[in-house]
Formats: sequence, C-alpha cells, structure tokens
Amino acid sequence: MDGDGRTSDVQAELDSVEAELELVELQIAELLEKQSELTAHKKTLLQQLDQPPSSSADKSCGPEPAMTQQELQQYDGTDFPWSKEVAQQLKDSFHLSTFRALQLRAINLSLSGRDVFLVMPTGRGKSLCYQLPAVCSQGFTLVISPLVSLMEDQIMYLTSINVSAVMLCASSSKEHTKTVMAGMTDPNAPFKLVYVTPEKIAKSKLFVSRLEKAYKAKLLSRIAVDEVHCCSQWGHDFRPDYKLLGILKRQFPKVPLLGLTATATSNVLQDCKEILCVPQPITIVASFNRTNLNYQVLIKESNVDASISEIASLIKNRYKDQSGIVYVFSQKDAESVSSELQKRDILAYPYHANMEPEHKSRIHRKWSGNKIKVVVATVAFGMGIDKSDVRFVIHHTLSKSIENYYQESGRAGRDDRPADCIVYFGFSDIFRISTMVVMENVGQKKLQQMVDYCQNVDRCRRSLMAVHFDEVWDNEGCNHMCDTCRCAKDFSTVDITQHARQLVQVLEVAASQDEKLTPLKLLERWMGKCPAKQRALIHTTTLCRAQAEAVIVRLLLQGYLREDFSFTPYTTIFYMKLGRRAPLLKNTNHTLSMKMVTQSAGVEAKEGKRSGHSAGDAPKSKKVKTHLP
DNA sequence: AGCGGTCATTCAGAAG
DNA sequence: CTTCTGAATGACCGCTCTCCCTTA
Repeated sequence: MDGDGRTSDVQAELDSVEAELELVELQIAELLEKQSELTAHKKTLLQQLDQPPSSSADKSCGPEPAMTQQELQQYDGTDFPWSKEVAQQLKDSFHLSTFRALQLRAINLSLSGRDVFLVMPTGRGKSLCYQLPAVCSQGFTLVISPLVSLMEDQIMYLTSINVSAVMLCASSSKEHTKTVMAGMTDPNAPFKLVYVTPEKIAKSKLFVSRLEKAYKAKLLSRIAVDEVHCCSQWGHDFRPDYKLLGILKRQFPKVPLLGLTATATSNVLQDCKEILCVPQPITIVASFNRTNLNYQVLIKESNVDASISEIASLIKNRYKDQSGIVYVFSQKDAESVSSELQKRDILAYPYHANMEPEHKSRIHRKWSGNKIKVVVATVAFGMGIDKSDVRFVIHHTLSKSIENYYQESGRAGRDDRPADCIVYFGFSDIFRISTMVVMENVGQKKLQQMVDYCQNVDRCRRSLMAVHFDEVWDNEGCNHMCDTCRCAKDFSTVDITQHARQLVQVLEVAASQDEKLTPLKLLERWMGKCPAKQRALIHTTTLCRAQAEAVIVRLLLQGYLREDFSFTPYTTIFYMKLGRRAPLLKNTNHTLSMKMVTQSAGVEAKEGKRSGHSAGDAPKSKKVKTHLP
C-alpha cells in the first residue's frame, strides 16, 4: 500500500512537470517567432540606411553608371532642348497646367534616351509619361498593353484631344491592320502612338518585320511596356507572352524603353530587367502614401436600420451636395442599401455585375456628370472609374484584404484635395467574408490583416498600410490624417487576461456536452444568455456588447481562439475553437492586454438592468474563482 | 444548419 | 389558499443561403 501511494505521488508529479514543460515550450516558440520578426525588421531598417551609397557603388561597375540623388534631381529641371515644346503640348494638347510629382523627371529621362522603370500608384498619371514624349518626338511610340478594353479607353481619350493613336489585336480587321502597318513606315508618321497586345509581338512575324523597317528609317521613337510586372512569375498576374518581349531590346537596342507598373517589389523588378534585356534602367519609385486622404474606422451598429441611418446622416450633413461611393458586400446589399438611402431622400443608385451592361454604363455616366451623387456598389465598380472630385468612400462592410481596401478607398481625392475614407466595422461581417474566402490559399491570412487594421487602435492606420508596399510612413507621413493619430489620448490599455480565461471556460463547458458554438452564440453565452444546464459552470461578463466583441476579435487575431469550418451542401458554417495559444492562459503569470476606448465606463452603466440577474450567479462565480487560483 | 419571430408553458411574487 | 400578473424559458415554424472576368 505504501508503494502504491508513492508511485501515484510520483505519477502526479510527473504529470504536473510535463504540463509545465509543455507551457515552457510554447513560450519558447513564441519568443523565437518574435525574434525572427524583429531581425527581419532590423534588416529592412539597415537596408534603408545603407542602400543609397551601397547600390550606387554596385552599379558604378556596370556598363552605364547609375545616378546619385543629385544627378537625378537635375532631370526635374526645364532647361533641356525639348522643355519648351513639352510645356506647350502639356497645355495645348492635354489641357493641364502643372505636372504631378516625378512625372517631369520620368519624361525628361525618357526624352534624353534613357531606359526607365516607373513605379506609381494607379490614378497618378503614369500614361502621361509616354503620351507626352510621343507627341514631342519624330515617328511613333509602340505601346504594349495587356487589356483590350484599356487600350480602347486610351484611344478614345487621345482621339478626343486630337492625338492620333491606333491599336492592333486579334480581333482587328485585315483592312485596318493593313493601314496601320503602312502607316508605321510612312515618313510622314500619321500615327503618334501604336497600341498592341503582347501576343502580337510574340506571334506575328509580319508585324515584327514591319517594326524592323520602321527602326531602320528611324521612325520608332520609343517603346512603352504597360503593366510591366506581368513579365515576372513572382508578380500576381503573370502572362506567358510577356516573357518573349526581350526580343524588342535585342533587335532595337537604340530605342529607349519605358516600363510602367503600380505593383512591384524589388525581386519582381529585378526579374523584369532580365526578361526585357534592360540591364541598367533608371528606376523611379513614387510613394504610395496618399497624404490628402483621411482614414477612419467606425463601429457598425448591430441594428441594420440604425447603421444605414448613420450613413445617411453623414451624406446629408458632412457631404452635402458632394460626390462619393458606398462599397457593400453583396449584390443584394447593393440593392437594399441604395433603396433605403433613397427613402431617406438621397440620390443613390446600385451597381453590380448582375445588371444589364447598358444600365451599368448609364449609371456610371450619370455619376461622372454629377447627376447622381452616390453609387452603392460591389467591387464590380472599379475598372475605368476615374472621377477626380470624389469626396468620400464609405465601406458599409470591410474589404477582404488591405490591398483591396487601398485600391477601393484610393478612388477618393484624385484631385489632391482632402477626402475621407471610412470603414464601418461590424462583428458578424468578419465571419460573412471569412466563409466566402475559405477556399482561397491565403484568403484567411489577408482577411486577418484587414481585421487587424480595423481593430488596432494602438498604431497609425497609415503605418499598417505602408507595410504592404515595403514603405515606412511614420507619424510625420500621416500628419494627423487618421483617427488613431488624432485620438490617441482617448484610448487606454486594459488587462483582458480574466476575460480570456472566462471565454475559454465557456468553450470548454460547451465542448464537454458535445456542442459547437458559432461566434454569435459564444458572445451570447458569455453575456449571460445560456441554457440552465450550463449556467452553474460558466462565468458571465459585465462588459458591454461592443467591448465583448472587441475582446473576442483580439483573441482570434492573437491565436488564443481559432476558427473551424463545417461544410454543408448549401453553406459553410464558422465555429469557434480554442487556439494554439490557449494553454498559455493556464499559467498564472501569463497576462494579456489591449487598447480600448476609455469612455467604456459610461457604457457599462447601461448594463445595470442586468445586475439583479447576475447577483443570483454570485455564489457560483465564487466557486469558479477558487477553481482558478 | 443557423437565426429571428411567435406562441405556449412554467414559476415567483403580490394582491385579494 | 386562490387568483392574477409579469418575466423568463423552451418548442416550433418559416426564411435564407456570398466579389470580381483572366484569356490566346
């Protein structure tokens, strides 16, 4: 008996040591993760310090020495032989009075015969950087573009300002092809710009031989490659025929090449240089920071009617008589939200892919001409939207990634005047989008970053976006143009360790009775609405609904909770489970905190009504406390 | 398969 | 001791069920 007692004691001690060991291993894993994060960050910071001197040293041993910052700045000047004509054409043909940042530098470099790679966000006037030199040069400019509809838009615009431009693609008629080909070798140069698809270069020998003739007659003045990132397999939309464009620089080495893109990391650009046979281009990178946009996140009312009324009053008061877009989640939402706004006397119309093409273009036209103030749209309202005086972009539902959000919100303020970008952040919306992107490879991860952008009141909204463009926008880059920078004083740090332990308990009790919980059910049980069987076993919260939601989202982002999907024939359902970090909470030294809005005390008072009910639970909650030392 | 709304049931406490 | 009232709970029924064309 004595022996039995001793072995069971030893067994108990072994169990507890093993449990402790498990915790320590988890903590080590966490620290290692943090270490690699920090070293990566350190590396990028060091690169920023070292890059200018080291890169110029690298390039100086190449055939054409790279430029220092000072040399580059000379190309911002207006004392070149062509400067007078450039200024004249800008005014007369394009009806513009000034250049935007870096446009003049790119144009001067290209006109002096350099190869240039230009990286600039959409809507900042990339195309002017080859259209203007084309007008100011002898002969014609060859433009390679991946999308037929984009080429059509450009040619319509150029024709309307009396610049002669034509295009060739698979669907062009034989007669049209003949006149274009003839024009390419005509010394009078009837066309200033010739647009083609990459397939034309790769597949049509007739076309390449025509180019050869034009080159010998010195009529091929410049080559522009639009969406140049399509060359690289690392880029997000790789096009096989772009890989064959290297032939251009090999056959026509004296013709300057201009590559344009809005999305390029350094390894994609390196890849493009090799594929296009352009060893030493001058790379110009414009900042993606839109300094005139004011970013803001608001908590969405769980009541549908109230949330629409809030948007309606914003549009009627703050944006009176101004133009804007409201982005929504589904086609059905587009219909219902727009009709609700109409009931509140706002000229708002829906836009989504399931509408008649004629109807869609009619709404687009009326909105562009300011006959309609607001368009309520899905992501279908995107390509070809180029209105300058958009004063607000409101997201009725959060986007599925930060990249998407940057694009959609970026349609505001193209005229460089101040404009607002607002997201309404709703708890249940997270799970609606999550179930939609469940089949995508990294869909969940991207959505988590977007949720982090909405929920984080710890850091500047801009700095969270900058990470996606390998840029650093510090507080100066923001200049108080986001809500977290403006309201930093209204937030305070709160310890949420006990809240986390309570939530884990709610899940464990449900699991012990073979029950799965949806996020909504987890929230309701934690707030006191639960079946009698489990009432005695769990500890309810005194937080208000908005705060309880915030805590659950935070724990999900940090891995204390995780999502679990169940597939049924008609839908997929989202359940909550314990995450990989949940065991850490058993450690009494482990603490967890987050930043919240400080006015919370006032909200808690509203819950007083419930206090009589929770008094009944008091003795039970004491039991729970002794259970957790 | 979840969710919101409606209806019936149960129970506690107060009034007669 | 009975009757009435209001609150809380559980069973049941009916409704609903998701972004964008990428391209020779």
